[in-house]
Amino acid sequence: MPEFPDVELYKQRFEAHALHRRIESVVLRDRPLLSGASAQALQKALLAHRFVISKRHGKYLFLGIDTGRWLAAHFGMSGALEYADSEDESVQYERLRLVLEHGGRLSYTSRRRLGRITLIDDPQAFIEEKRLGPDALGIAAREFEIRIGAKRGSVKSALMDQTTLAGIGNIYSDEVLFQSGLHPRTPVERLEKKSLAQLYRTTQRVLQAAVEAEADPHHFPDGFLTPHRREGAVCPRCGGTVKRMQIGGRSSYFCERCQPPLSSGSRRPERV
DNA sequence: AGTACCACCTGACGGC
DNA sequence: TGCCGTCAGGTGGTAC
Repeated sequence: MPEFPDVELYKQRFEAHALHRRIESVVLRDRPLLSGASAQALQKALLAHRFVISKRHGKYLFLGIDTGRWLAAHFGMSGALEYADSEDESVQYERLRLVLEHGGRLSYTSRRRLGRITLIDDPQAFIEEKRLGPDALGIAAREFEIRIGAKRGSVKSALMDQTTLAGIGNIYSDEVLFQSGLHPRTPVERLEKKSLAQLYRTTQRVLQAAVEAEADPHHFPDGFLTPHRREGAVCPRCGGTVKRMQIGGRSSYFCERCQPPLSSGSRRPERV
């Protein structure tokens, strides 16, 4: 479930448990997971070394090694980074295991195997190479408004475009739009500056809340859509029905009453 | 610069 | 129980 709040959680757990501990073994259980490096190179880069720093940018996690190199991890649609004090228990869908000194293991898991791990020299260069936009939570209001405002097409696609803004995926774009009262198909060019400013504040609030809830929908604040993100579910705001619609090839969930389409004349979305 | 579709992968779930 | 279609929070490539 890795959008930005999930990856932020992996980072926090990594820092709490795995930082500065010597890596005593490297077990790669899924060779294709590794891109641009051999299993031997990975082994050599990590074995007997320590992670000394970590960074997150959008959905990417960068783990800095004491040699100055970095492990860059992307989690695809079904990956996670898990830590446990015990090193002997088996972990479902584990693809890479790092056993740490004093016991404990760090596991990169991936059910659908869509994620990738890479060895890199410089996260900033990697971010530029991938043409990732600024991190969705670090960005300033003005830059958000400029970048989103410059897009065309649906506001949902704009929020999800990683080159515009890094970190927001299908789930959180739906949540932001629900909290904003915007229909996901709303064309960006129909949003006034005021609506863009509001969209910025809502984006920050939603991401912040998700991180505080440890990316667990059960702990999201009341009135959030995510725990009710199923076709036919009851809208947590108005009691209406949650609808599903394909937008940009992705399933979008929204409440027709709380997020009405802009009528052809009006330029300002109105909350019901 | 958009959208639409395919590909990469594996698994969970509902219907019959 | 088994088979089948559909869906799933990702990115990247192609064609239009």
